[in-house]
Amino acid sequence: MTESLDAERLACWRAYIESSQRLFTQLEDDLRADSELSFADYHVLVLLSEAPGQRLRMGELAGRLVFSPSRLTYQITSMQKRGLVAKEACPDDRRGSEAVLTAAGLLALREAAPHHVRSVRTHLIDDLDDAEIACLTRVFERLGRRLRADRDASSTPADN
Amino acid sequence: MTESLDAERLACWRAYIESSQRLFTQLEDDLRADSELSFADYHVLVLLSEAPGQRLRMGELAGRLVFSPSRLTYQITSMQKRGLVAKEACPDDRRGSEAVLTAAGLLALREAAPHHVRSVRTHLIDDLDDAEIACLTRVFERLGRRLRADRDASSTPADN
DNA sequence: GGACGCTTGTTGAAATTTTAAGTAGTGCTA
DNA sequence: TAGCACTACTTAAAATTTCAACAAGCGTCC
Repeated sequence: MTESLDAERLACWRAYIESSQRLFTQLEDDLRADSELSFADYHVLVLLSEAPGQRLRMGELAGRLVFSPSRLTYQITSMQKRGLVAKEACPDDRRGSEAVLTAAGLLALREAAPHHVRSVRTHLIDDLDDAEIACLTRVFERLGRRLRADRDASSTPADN
Repeated sequence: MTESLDAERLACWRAYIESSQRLFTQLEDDLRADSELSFADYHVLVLLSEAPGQRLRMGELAGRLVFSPSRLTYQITSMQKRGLVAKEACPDDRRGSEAVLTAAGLLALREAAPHHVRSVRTHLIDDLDDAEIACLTRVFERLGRRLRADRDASSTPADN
C-alpha cells in the first residue's frame, strides 16, 4: 500500500498544506499593509543583508530563495528600479552578476523588520511551545537537506 | 523584545519556509512529470471528488483552496476547457455557480493519485515518525483554525 | 414594492511567473 | 589553442495571478 495514506497521515498532510498556504498569504498581506515590500522583496533584503559584502551572485540568491533564474532576474530588476538593490558585474566570472544591497534597501529592511517579525510571531511562532519548535526544526531541516540533495543529485546524473 | 526572534525560533522559521517552498515546487514538478495536472488542478479534483454530489460552490471551493475568487474563476475555466470539470448554475442562488466533477476529471484524478501519493510519501511523509506526525498535525491544525478565525473576524469587524 | 447595502462571481488590464530561446563566457580536451 | 559542451544569466512570449471595477441577485427596511 504505497499508494495511499492512513487517516492520520492524510490529516497531517492536509493540515500542513492548507495552513501553510493560509499563513503565507497572511504574511504577504501583513507585509504589504505596513511596508512597501512583498514577501519576496523582504526575503531578498534579508539574504543580502547577511551576506559578506552585502552582495550575492544571482545564482546563489536564486538557489536560496527557491526561485527560477528568470524569476530572480525579474525580481531584482524590479527592486533595482525602486532603489532597494543594485546590480554589479561579477569580477571573477564575466558571465555572472551580483545583487548588492543599497543603503535604501537596508533602511527599508530595518523599517519593515519589526512589523514582519511581529506578524510571524503573532500568526505562528508565539503559539508554539519549545517542544513544538524543536520538532518543527528537526523535521524541516531534515526535509530541506534531503530536497537540496535530491536537486543536486538530479542535476548531476553521474550514472546513466 | 517582540521585534526579534531568538536563534532557535529563527532557525525553525527559516527551515520551515525554505523547505516548504522547496517541497511545493518538487511536488508540482513531480505531478506535471507523470500527469497532465498541476498541483492546483489536483487539489480541485480531490475536493470535488469528496464533496456531496461531487460539486461545490465557487466561493466554498475558493475558501478551501485558499484562492482568490478571480484566481478560481480562471482555474475552473481552464479545467473546464480540458474537460475535467463542468460549471453549472446554482439552483438556490442565481448569483452563484458550482463546479462539478466530470467523469474525465474523476478518471484523471484516479490516474494521477498513486503517483502523487508516492511523491508526497517519498519527499515528506515516509520520513516522519509517529511522534512527528502527531506534532505536525497538532501544530498545523491549530494554525489553520486560528487563521480561519482571523479571516472571518476581519471580514466581520463587529466592533469599531 | 422599491431603494439600498451586501454577497457572488466574472472581467479586463496590469503585474508576476514560467517556458523556451538566446547571448556570453568558461574550461576541458584534443 | 580551437572546438565544444557546459554554465550563468537574460529576454521574449505565453500562462497565470492579482487588482480594481463591474454585473447581477439577494434581503432588509421602510
